[in-house]
Amino acid sequence: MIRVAIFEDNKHLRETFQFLLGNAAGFTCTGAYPDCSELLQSIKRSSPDVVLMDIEMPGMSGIEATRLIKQHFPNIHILIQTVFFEDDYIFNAICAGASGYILKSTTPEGYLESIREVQAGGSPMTPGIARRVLELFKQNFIPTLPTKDYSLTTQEKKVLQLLVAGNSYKMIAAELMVAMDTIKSHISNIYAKLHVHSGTEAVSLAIRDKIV
Amino acid sequence: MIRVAIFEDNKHLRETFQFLLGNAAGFTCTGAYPDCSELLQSIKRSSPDVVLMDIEMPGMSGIEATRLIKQHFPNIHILIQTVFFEDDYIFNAICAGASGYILKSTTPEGYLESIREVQAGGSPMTPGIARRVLELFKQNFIPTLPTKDYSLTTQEKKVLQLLVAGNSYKMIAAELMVAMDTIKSHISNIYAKLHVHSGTEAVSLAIRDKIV
DNA sequence: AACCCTATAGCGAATTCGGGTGATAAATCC
DNA sequence: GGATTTATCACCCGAATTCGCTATAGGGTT
Repeated sequence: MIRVAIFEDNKHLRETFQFLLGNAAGFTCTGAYPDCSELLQSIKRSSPDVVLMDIEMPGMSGIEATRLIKQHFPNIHILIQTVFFEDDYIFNAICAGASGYILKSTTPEGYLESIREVQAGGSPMTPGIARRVLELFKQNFIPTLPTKDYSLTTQEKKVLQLLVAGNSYKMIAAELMVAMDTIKSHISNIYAKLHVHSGTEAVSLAIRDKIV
Repeated sequence: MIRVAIFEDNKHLRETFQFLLGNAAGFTCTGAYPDCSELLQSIKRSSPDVVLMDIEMPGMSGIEATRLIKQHFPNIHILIQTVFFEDDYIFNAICAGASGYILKSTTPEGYLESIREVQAGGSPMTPGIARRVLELFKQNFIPTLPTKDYSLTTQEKKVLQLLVAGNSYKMIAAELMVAMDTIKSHISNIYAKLHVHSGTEAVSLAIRDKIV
C-alpha cells in the first residue's frame, strides 16, 4: 500500500487524483491540499511515502515545498507534475530533491505507474523532460570533460595542484621535499606548457580544464 | 517509417531485434552489426534515424561509437541499451551524446516505444537510470549553487574577476582606469574577506564558490 | 648517443604582500 | 540635520615572493 499525498491547487484535478488513488489497488490517498500553508504539519499528519506535487500553486511554489519536505523528511519521494516545460523549473526541481518529473498530459494509468516507480526508487520522467535534463547535464559538464592534455609530467602536476591549493613556492618545496629552486624551474616549465605568464592565470586554467 | 540500425554483439539478440523491427509497423531495420569495425561506413550505408547501441561489444565500446557517430552525424539519435547500471557508463554515454539509455530488461514493445520516443525528440530512460542521472546531476551541481557570500563590493568583484582572468595588478589598474595602488588596496581587502593570503589561493577560491 | 624528466643553482628585475595613512563622496544611522 | 559608516581611491615603505633566464647533472628510455 503506497501512501500518497497530493498538492494541487486546481480543485477538479485534485479531486480527480483523490478519486483515482482511492479506487486503485495498492494506493491510499492520505491527504490532498490546495496549497502549502502548514506544509510540514500536513506532511507530518498524512505521513505519505510519495508526494504528488504541482509546481504552480498560490503562495509557496511546489519547488520550494519540495526543498522543505526533503529537508525535514528525506525519505519521502516527491513526484513533480506540471504543465510547464521550462529548464529553470526542471533544474530547480531536481536540485530541490524531486525524484520524478512528469507532465500533466500523462494518463491516469501513467500517474499510478509513475508513483509506483518513484516508490521503487526510480525516477520516472516524461521523455521530453528527460531530454532537457540530459541537455542541461551536458551543457554544464561536457566543457569540463575534454580535459586538454598539456602533457605535464607527474611532478609538474603535483606542483600545479599545490599551487592551486594556494601554496607558495616555499611551501610546495617543503611539501615535495625538494629545493625551492626546483619548484621554480617546474613552474617555469608549467607556464610554458600552459601558455600562461602568471600563477593566477595558471591556477585559473588549471581549474577550468584540468584537475579540480 | 523510422530507420533503425543495430549494434549488438550477441547474435541471438541482434537477430531478435532485426526480426522485431522488420515486423513492426513504422520501423525498418537498415543494418545490424556485431561490432564497430567500419563503424562510419556502416552508418553511412544504412543511414539510420536511430541507432540502437549496445555498450559492451568486442573492440570499440558502444560509448566510443556513440561519440564518433554524433561527431560525424549529429542528427542521428542514439539509444543506448545495456545490462549494466554503472554510473560511469551512464555519465559517459550522456556526454558522448546518447539520446536515451534503457536497460536490456525492457520488453519488445518497450524497445519500439523507446525508439519512437527518441525519434520524436525525447529521451526515454529506465526510471532506475533516470534516478542515477538525477543523482549525478545533483552531486555535481548543487555544490556550486550555494554561492557563499563574501560581501565583496562591486569594485572588488571586478578586480577579482580580472585577477582570475590572469591579469597582473598593472593590467587590472589599466582596465579599471585607476592607480595600481588602488588595486593593491582592493586586493588586500579581498584577501581579508576571502581569508586567503595569495593570489593563487584567491583565484582558486573565487572559481570554486563564486563567479566563474 | 640523444633525449626527457627531475632536481639543483644563481641572479637581476619585476611583482606581489602586508602594514599604515588619509581623502572624498555617498549612503545610513541617530 | 549631523554623525557615522562604507566604498572608492591614493600614496609610501620595506620585505617577501615570483618571474625569466641560463646552466648543470644524474637517471632512465629509446
